[in-house]
Amino acid sequence: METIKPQKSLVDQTYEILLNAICTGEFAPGTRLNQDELAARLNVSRQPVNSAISILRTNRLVVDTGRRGVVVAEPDISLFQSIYEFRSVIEPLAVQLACTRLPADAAPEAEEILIRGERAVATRDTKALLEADIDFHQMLYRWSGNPVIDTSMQLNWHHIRRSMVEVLKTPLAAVSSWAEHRNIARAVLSGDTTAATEAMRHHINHANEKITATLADRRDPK
Amino acid sequence: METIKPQKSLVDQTYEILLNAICTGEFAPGTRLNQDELAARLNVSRQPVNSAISILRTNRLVVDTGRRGVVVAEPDISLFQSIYEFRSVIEPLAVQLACTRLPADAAPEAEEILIRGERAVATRDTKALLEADIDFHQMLYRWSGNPVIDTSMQLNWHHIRRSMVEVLKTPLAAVSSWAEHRNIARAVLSGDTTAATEAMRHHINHANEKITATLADRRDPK
DNA sequence: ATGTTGAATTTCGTATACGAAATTTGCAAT
DNA sequence: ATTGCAAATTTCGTATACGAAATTCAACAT
Repeated sequence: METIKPQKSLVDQTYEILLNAICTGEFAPGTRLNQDELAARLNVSRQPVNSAISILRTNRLVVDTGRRGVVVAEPDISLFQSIYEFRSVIEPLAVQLACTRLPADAAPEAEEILIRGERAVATRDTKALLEADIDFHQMLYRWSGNPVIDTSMQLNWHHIRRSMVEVLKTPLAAVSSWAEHRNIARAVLSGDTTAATEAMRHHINHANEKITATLADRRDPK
Repeated sequence: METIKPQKSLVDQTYEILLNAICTGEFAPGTRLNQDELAARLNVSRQPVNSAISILRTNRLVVDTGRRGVVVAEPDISLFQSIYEFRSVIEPLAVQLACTRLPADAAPEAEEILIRGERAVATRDTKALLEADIDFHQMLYRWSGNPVIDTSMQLNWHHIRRSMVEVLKTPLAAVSSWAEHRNIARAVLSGDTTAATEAMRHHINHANEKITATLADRRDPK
């Protein structure tokens, strides 16, 4: 049976809207978040806006200016590096655990995402490809059965999405290696822990190198 | 030169007080958080209390009841297991990175904490020992230069502290293996990456086994 | 005794109000 | 033109107010 879902509070809705605006780059880094303005724009009072901003602050997506209010945090490249150091051990752990805890309908779920990604590559749809990428990895976190991996990576993906705004302005082929996902999925689904962790390790290092190069090039183009 | 620190907001102060009350077990799992009551007790209005609870909710320290308000989350043993799976790869990563990025005054800082821990063991001061343990590992996160490790583990330590409330009711010797910390510190300070990560891996597995056994025994004593 | 209904109460989410701190503005002095 | 300073304005943090949903409780019916 289903459970009744109480509709989301204005705080949560406000948080999600602001989070999305920050991650898509709609609110550029350094932008000040004016509570009155946001409240008016979202048709709510300042109270939910204020609470949502508190949460954004604890998640480091905005930073205190000390004086008045908060500004959107700068997505610095060193944070991005740190996230990839982090992923380089967490993602292999996720697939390792996933190998031993596969759900029943794992295969079709993976296939749907893989096909979606392949179609995105074919149509040069960068936005859809990023979405498929996120979905693929989050699927593995779920399969791992480890909620700590899931929640910690959740936060990191927000930061990754932010950095990707820059990256995805360059030609798609330069940063995508979607084919690697299929290798990972095959290894996990067949329960081959060693192959799966190795494929994932390779994938993360590969992605990191490509994206870091792109970001560095954007910052300091030759 | 120093920078002027604006005093903490009531929201932050409230959050810290509530967090501490939850982690020390003062607010037992399942306890309902009544906003009016807390506001009165802390001598603030309900507004900061409400915001603080929003943050506690995003950090999974309290859970929505669906109907009215929130209750302190149950510290379930599977979450604890997940944290240790997580630590089993993150802590070795932290020491590996720390080996290559040691700050100048690393040795005396480590020594201070090690001595503090040894004194705590000698005097059977469980609270001080847990504090030294947290400080030791957080020192390594800082040395690792990776803020993602630091923030993600920060959250996990809150959950660990909560579980430790139960664990520390048993004789100290059963769960402590403080001596291992000195081995880790020695390896890190000498820049021996292999030895450091190995010592850390051993330490985490060891701690997990001991604590899990204690928790299981408490739950289902023979 | 048990179940039902609806009024009283509690408690939360959200709106509005208020005071304080910071910033901007305007104007006079150099 | 630049600097100094005070008044006006903005904007935030926090308090208070209000309406709605949930819970409690009591009267009543079975």
